[in-house]
This record gives sequence, structure tokens and C-alpha cells, in this order.
Amino acid sequence: MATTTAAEIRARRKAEYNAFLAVCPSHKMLERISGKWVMLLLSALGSGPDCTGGPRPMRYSELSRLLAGVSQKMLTQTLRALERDGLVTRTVTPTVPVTVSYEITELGLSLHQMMRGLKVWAEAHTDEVAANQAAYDTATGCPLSG
Amino acid sequence: MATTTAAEIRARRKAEYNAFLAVCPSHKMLERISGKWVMLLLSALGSGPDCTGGPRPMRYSELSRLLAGVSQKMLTQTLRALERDGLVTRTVTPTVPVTVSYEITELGLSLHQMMRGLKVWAEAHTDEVAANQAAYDTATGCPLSG
DNA sequence: CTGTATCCTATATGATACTG
DNA sequence: CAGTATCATATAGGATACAG
Repeated sequence: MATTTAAEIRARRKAEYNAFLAVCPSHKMLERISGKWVMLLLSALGSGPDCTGGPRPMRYSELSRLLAGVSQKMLTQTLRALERDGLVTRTVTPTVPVTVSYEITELGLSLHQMMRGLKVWAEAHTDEVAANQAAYDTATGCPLSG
Repeated sequence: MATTTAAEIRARRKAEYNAFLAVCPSHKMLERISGKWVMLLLSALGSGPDCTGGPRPMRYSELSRLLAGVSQKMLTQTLRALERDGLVTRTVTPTVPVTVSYEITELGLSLHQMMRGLKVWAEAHTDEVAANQAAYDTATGCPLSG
């Protein structure tokens, strides 16, 4: 019965690993930016509505229109998360009805700049990846390549 | 009832936006690397088991041990996705039992290098983000700060 | 205008058992 | 060793209705 074996040991190693992942800066950052609307919002607030200008404060409704597919729930939720991280600020003006504007912070802007690298890589290698996928698919016989 | 209004227009704009996102290189790339084990695998294959060396081919079981928490399903699934994208290669040696080794490609290595930027940013700003979160939480009264 | 509250679905991930 | 197949679960994301 001295069965402190296999399953238990694996379970412990897994717990330790999850604990490590929970504090790993890179991993946390990846989770932070992985949300469907995170980069879109940072991009809108960091480069303006046309994605070619500079940072500019925007209102809730303006963001809602710009990110055409976003639900109110996700827009609010994502903005709150960004605000909590200090990547954007939220300013309420007590007009009637109330006016709220969101603005990217310096920290948020630095992240936005950082992500440009990813954008460059993505655009440079999209074709190559697509070709690899196509080759893999025909070789594996996935689609109607019969 | 010429009711081509509100809801319908929004639905169309949303469909168009989703179509745009589906082909946007940056967004596709972000989805690609967002998997829980993607960066971990690229890192293992790109920097060796100790994360300090150079690229080295590794076997399925070796990766399984290194990424202590991963399930067989997710390990296989993630490796296949990476292989399909041309980020890693899979080599089968017909010994008995069979031997399979995975190796990062040049393309995968270039992505791995790219992600170093994210790592640097993450490690440089972890404390700042944590401080922002703490400030936000106490200001909002979320935790037991009453 | 700027949200909140509720309910619902899809997808990612995981546990377990089995195989060449 | 290196998986596949199946079942189960958690979470992200979304639709809808309502409110200050």
C-alpha cells in the first residue's frame, strides 16, 4: 500500500507547474492581451479610429461603433480590465446624460508600441504560414483533395 | 414595414467586422500564440529544456515531462497545430517502440525571437501593473480592504 | 449615454481509458 | 513510446432586457 506513486507525483508536479505559470510575467502578459478585444481597444485608443494617427481619448459609444462586433458586456469588461492594469484611464464627466471618455496611458502606449513587433512579424509571415498550412493539409488529406 | 433598421444594420456591420478579423494577420497571429501551451513549447524547443541554451530537437515524452501540467491531448493538439503552421517539424523514426522527435524550424525560431520582446516588456512592467491593480482594487473596494 | 444583470452557447482544456 | 477516443468541465464570449 505504500502507494505514493505515479498519479500522486504527477499531480504534485502539475500543481507546482501551474503555480509557476500563475506568476510567470510572460505568461500573465500573454493571458492579459489574449482577450478578443484587448488589442483592438489598445490599437483604437493608441492610434486613433483610423489606426494611422496618434493617441486620442474616445468615448464608450465611439469605441462601440468602431469595434463593430463587440457586445456591451465585453466592451465594458475589457475596458475595466485595461483600466485595472493601468493601461487606460476612465474619466466621467457628470453631464446629463453622463459622458465617459477612455484614454490610453503611457504604460498602455508602451505595450501598444511593443505589439507593433508582433504585427510586423505577422504581416511578414502570413503568406509563408498559409502556404505551410496548405501543404500540410494536402499532404494529410484533410480537405477535398481526394 | 420598410424595417431595415437598427438590429439588421448592426448585424451586418458585425458580420463584416468578423470577416475582417478572420483575415487580419495580427489577429490571426495572436490567436495562434494564445494557446496555453504554444509559447511554452516554442520556448522549450527554441531554448532547450533549461531555457538558456539553443534550439534542440526533443521527443514527445521529454516535452511531456518538461511541461509538467500538460495533458496528452493538449500536447499532441498543440504540436500538430505548430507543425501545420510550419513552426516545428515532426520526425518519426521506425524503431520499436516508435521514436518521434520535434524540432523548431527557422520560422518558429523567428517567432520565438520575436516573443522575446514581449517577455522583456512583461518582466519590465510586472511590478507596475501589479501596483496599478492593487491601487484599483483598494479604490474600488473589491477585496477585504473595508 | 453608459452601463448592469441574467441567461445561454461555443470553445478550450482536461481526465480517463485504450491502442499499435 | 507516442499517441487516439471519449467524456466531462470551465470559461470566454454573446444575446437580451433593463436602469441611472
